[in-house]
Amino acid sequence: MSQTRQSNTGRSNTSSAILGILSTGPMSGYDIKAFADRSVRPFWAVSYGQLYPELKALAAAGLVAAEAQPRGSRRRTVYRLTERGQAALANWLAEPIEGGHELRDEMLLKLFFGDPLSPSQLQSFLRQMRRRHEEAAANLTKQEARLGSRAGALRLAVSRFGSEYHRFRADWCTRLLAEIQGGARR
Amino acid sequence: MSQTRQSNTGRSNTSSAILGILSTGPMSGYDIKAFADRSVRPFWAVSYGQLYPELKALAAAGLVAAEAQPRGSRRRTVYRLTERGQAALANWLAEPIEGGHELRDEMLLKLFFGDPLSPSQLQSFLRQMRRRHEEAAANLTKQEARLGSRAGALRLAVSRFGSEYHRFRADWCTRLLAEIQGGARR
DNA sequence: GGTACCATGTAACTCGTTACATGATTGT
DNA sequence: ACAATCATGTAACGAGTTACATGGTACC
Repeated sequence: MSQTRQSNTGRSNTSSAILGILSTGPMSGYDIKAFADRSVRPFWAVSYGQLYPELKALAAAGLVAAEAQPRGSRRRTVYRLTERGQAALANWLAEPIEGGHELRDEMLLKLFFGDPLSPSQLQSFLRQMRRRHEEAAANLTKQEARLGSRAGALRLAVSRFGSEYHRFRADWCTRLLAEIQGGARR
Repeated sequence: MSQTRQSNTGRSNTSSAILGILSTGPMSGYDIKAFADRSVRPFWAVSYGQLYPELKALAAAGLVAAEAQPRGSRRRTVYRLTERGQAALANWLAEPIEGGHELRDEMLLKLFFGDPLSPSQLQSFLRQMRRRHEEAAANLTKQEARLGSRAGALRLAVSRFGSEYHRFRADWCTRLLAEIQGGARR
């Protein structure tokens, strides 16, 4: 009993994301949030409401170390990854993903029950979805350009995934639009 | 005060999914769950833990009507969509989706922080992901075939989305595998 | 003096899953 | 007898968001 937890097994992915971010260097909770918003945000959002409690839990588990580093009289706690934290991160990375890919896709849900919609309603719905995905794809493409070649191959690939994914969805909308057009004419 | 809720606005998507399922005909909670598992499951899972309480709430709101229809001495409650329920469903369908598409993608999260992985670990990770998506795509393709032309155009399209989506992800894995191969050789 | 940003936190809430409990019916 | 399936439910938990509260600092 009371076996010390030496891996991150059992912790949430968000907690691992925090460890991952801290593996780039020590920083404050605020910095972690900013880092997350600039990087993993499109596929893994992190909110303060989870971040600060989780940092405390990680510190209690010895995976990160907290150090007070006030700026002037503004309090500030900087966290750094401990060796055990680094091990936990490596551990999490090496673990296979369990359970399959649970989706929650409101667009598909509405379309599945979308028969009662009039053709024009359906059309405007699909056009709206398409526009959103096109915008998202454009934004991510821009972000990739900004990333340039400063980032590692994996980070670039992940970023590319984002724009390609939204492009995929936008194209799917286009195809479905064409299909219902054709069907209506027949 | 005490204004009767005449639309489904403010209710969860799961609640709308239930209304959508009931729009195909009256059925018991058990039947709804079975229906959901056969249809929307890949993009919108429904569990008993939500279903039964939600059915009570929908009945209380007057969107569905409950009728006791025991089979032998086994109790059974059959729900049907009321007119207000039908209106609520139509309403939900017509509402634009608010907020953008929040993803939670463990694969991308791991890859983003995947630099510490050895090339062979990375390779096996990507191959595993690819295999899973290929299997998922194959299953959904089979399901589409079973659906045949009995289903409406929208349902077919949604089902097609599923297999194409998994195919997209599998292909992305393949491309990334090729890329890291090439990079390692250089 | 105001605005934007740095910084940390918590309480309430929503959504959803998991595990359990209970019992009837049907088919082998 | 037994397993599978029909049928309904709840309690505990987990993950995550939102809204709020508080206060310092930098710059115009």
